[in-house]
Amino acid sequence: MAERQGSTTPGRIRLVDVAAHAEVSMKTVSNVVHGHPHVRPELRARVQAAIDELGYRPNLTARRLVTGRTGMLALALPEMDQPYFADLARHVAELAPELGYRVVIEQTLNEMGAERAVISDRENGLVDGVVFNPTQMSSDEIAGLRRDVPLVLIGEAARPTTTDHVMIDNVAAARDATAHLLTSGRRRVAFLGMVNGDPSDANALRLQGFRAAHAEIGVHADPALVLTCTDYSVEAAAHAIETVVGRQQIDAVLCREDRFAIGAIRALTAAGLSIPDDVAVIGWDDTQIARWSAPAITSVAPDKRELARLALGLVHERISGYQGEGRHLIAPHTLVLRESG
Amino acid sequence: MAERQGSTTPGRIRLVDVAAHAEVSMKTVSNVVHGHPHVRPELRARVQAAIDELGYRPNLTARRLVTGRTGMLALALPEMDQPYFADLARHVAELAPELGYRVVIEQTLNEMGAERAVISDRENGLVDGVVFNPTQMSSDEIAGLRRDVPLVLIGEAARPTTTDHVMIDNVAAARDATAHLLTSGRRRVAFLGMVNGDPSDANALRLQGFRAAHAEIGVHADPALVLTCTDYSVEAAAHAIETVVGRQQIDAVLCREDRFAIGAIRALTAAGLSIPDDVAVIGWDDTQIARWSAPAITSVAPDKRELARLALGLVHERISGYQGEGRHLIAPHTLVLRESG
DNA sequence: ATGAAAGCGCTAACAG
DNA sequence: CTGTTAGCGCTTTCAT
Repeated sequence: MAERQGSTTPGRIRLVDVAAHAEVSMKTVSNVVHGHPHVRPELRARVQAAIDELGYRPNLTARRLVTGRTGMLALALPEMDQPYFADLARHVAELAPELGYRVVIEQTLNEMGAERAVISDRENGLVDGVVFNPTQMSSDEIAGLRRDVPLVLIGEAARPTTTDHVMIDNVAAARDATAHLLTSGRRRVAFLGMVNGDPSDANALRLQGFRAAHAEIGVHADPALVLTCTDYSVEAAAHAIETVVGRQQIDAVLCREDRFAIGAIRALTAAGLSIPDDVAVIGWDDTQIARWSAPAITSVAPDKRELARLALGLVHERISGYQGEGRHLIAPHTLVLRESG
Repeated sequence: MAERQGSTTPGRIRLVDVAAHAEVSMKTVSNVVHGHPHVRPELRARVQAAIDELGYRPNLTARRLVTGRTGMLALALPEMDQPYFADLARHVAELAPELGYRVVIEQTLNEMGAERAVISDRENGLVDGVVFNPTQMSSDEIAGLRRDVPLVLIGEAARPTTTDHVMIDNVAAARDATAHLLTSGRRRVAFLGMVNGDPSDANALRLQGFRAAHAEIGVHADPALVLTCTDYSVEAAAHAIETVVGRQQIDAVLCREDRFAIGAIRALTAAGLSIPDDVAVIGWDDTQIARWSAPAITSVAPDKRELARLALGLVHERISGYQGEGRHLIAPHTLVLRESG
């Protein structure tokens, strides 16, 4: 009874209490808790009974202190409510437990400070590894910051060779989408992808694929059809399209995001153009928006689950001791054909 | 030098190392780390220099073991990629740090086992509190399970009086939306809200509001217009509407989710009806889908940020020692008018 | 196969 | 205002 008095916190049954109750040593209780095979059935039963009776639940923090592992991964994303990132988060949250991890969410809100904090945290021992989709930091910055925890980058913003990285093949994806448009007879394809101040190189790659497809199929890629948005909003995308429609003839648009496709469709429809008869529209990311829009949007579909799986695999390997070079993995992509193109 | 040898783990600089380096006691280092005011400036500087020089970062796990607090909250949701939950998660992830917490994601995927695990975990000390949006467990079950950690329920599935709970006023919200339809002249309003096997009572409440509005405005609420879906898909919603359109005259639909509104619009449009001229459609949750759909969908908008803030406040109070009765808080809602109704 | 004891790194109570 | 020290609850050699 004496030992019961001092404690006010709940869950105060300790390993040692179970040991006392079952009249065995702590080690034996620990063995039972961990399903260690070499325990006499009789003892095991006695210990299990004590555990149940007392309602013992191991204290994770104490375990962590001694093992040095937290069993946690940080997932650092700009905004969880953006459909693409929400999808990614779902997959990560769903797959991480298979590798024995829980996931703590770190939302950077596209802020540089928050992104920096992801990499070099002021504290230690929060997580065993980090899966990070940067939007602000450049490759050099990421490579330069000293980090104390295994890190894998996801997405297309930066690729320091020293850091593990998972992405899709942006060149090939853009080439595929553009080729689809071109081979179905489109000749004036706009590229709605540039955004002012975008530090990522994803767009350069996609533009490269866009041009490659034109070259391969023998269609001139008019530079006037490479469109720039002022920001990432539906409105900015719509505005960019409005502007070009007034002065250029276009019959297709390849967008960097499904959201932009929404804006494009809106502007095109407002201009009296019909989708896809007059203008085909292709989005990017294959989010629910694309699926549910009317018309449903044809979209470049990164395999997000695979992206998540590969990223998780890489951090897990690092956590498990892999010390080698930074690895760069490519997740597959497809073009999901829907009504808009 | 001797102490450097044994350690292989990174981040192995300990508080005691800093103390030795700065030639002060551990207590003083601790005081500096915690920004404790009563430290002589000279000492503070010396300690800070040692911290920087050595790259010391406090070990959270050890701190937790002694303080008994993890500074973590679990957010348990069915699926993070559903727009409503993605929105909620964003707000929780954004607001939690203000109260000093990080957020661990727990995805239940609508599985009973996962929901049960949320409440009575086999382990202890992972998080200080839980914010939980159940979809499977009933009130009784939740109330019955012994739990060792402060819990607050969010949403509408269950309301054991013993448990803190945050929700919107479903009756009032449905009444508002229905009244909007009725006062703008609609007379045959369908309620697209029942789903087979839905354990939540949210719909009963909404139906109650739906009927109340009819009664108040003096319009007969035809029971034949209360529609049931076989599941939560766009297709099921579309199917329910197709069926009713064949045999009943309707001029408005109040949907339980924006997704259902998408399905309704699809079916209505396919039937040659125009939105909102022939049929008005109102969705629920005010997700991005509603904003970006064409036509944009008028939607019942729970104040998700407030929902998150209230929930966080409640767990935080419990964690801070509040022991009283279960509290039930109502977050505000509005009706966001868009093109569909 | 089981028991005893030494820490993991930090905080806080208690002295000084 | 600063230093000493005893744990937090668990894992894990090391004996037995």
